[in-house]
Amino acid sequence: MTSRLSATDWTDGALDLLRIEGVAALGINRLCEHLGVTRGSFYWHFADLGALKEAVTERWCADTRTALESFASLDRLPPVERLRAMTLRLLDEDSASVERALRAWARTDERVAGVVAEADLAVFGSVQGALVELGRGPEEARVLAGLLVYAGIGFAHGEAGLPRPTVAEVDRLLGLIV
Amino acid sequence: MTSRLSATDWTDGALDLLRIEGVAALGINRLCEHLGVTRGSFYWHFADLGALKEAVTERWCADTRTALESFASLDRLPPVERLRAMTLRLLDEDSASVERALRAWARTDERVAGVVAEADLAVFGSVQGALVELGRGPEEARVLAGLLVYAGIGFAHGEAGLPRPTVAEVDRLLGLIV
DNA sequence: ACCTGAACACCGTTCAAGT
DNA sequence: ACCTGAACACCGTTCAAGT
Repeated sequence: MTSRLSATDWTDGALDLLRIEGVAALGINRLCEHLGVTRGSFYWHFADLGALKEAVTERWCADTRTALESFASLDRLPPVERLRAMTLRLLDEDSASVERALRAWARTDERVAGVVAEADLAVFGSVQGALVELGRGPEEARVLAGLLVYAGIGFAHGEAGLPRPTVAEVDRLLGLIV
Repeated sequence: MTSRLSATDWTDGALDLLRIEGVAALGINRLCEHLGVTRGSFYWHFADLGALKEAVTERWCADTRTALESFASLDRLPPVERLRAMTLRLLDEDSASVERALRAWARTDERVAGVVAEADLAVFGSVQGALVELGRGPEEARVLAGLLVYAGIGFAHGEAGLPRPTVAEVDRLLGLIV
């Protein structure tokens, strides 16, 4: 029942809208309505719409990094299982719709693009590391990791008319690759 | 020197703007300025902005199909070379910037999304066919083709912070896959 | 410190009127 | 058949004023 809002309330609200109504719905008007506040209030917390998007993206980037670390720190998790966990993460529709939105923003906002690029690089590093542990040479590992991560990005982007892979197919694919 | 414009002139102009100034620049104002005409004129040719985008996307889709057919109809081209040609097509920056724009539109316009999905499916079919010719079982071919095409989409989307593969790396990758 | 409310610029869209 | 020009709605942004 706090009538005053913090920056976190705004990013929370933005994530709500993103999940419920998609990218197109995230405007200042719609968001203010969602938070029960007038438009001008937004500009006390953020310089502009881009700053809000950047803040949302940074939260997603932090989440990504946390997930990567949790996969890596479970040392008993063999590298194949780590790859599997990362891949299956993509299949979760809830987080995928957020990710799609961020990648769409990245196209028109450099700040967002920078944050997304950061997260992609982190994922790439993890995948490459896992492949090296599996006995691939560093060159091979780099090329294959690129293929896998680009595929993940392409899949996350989701506007493809292609069949979405099932869990079984992901396993089959990893079998072919490693 | 025709002072009157046809629908093709508008899609041509849109493609110009897309290549020169990127997605963000393609608005009705900017486009009318580019064509030396006033805003209202646009609406004689198209129902709305989405219709223009759809028309542009349809041209790109036709180009894609033509390219696929030319690869396939060169019967002496062995399947590996066909895969190579399709892959290298992605590295061409000029067409990539257009493709990026279309995929961004697809996110917010269902008509565009439909056309893009069509093109993706056509590419998928070609890749799968090439892999089968190379001796892969139909299941394997499907999964691998999915991986390759999704990777192509991810790459085309281009906002990734990952290193862009070189021609040599594409060859190395195809060597690993086939 | 946080919010309101009015104002402005910009852009997509409509439409009556012109040639 | 194709275009102009004025009008309108909508949205991002600013800012002085409120609590």
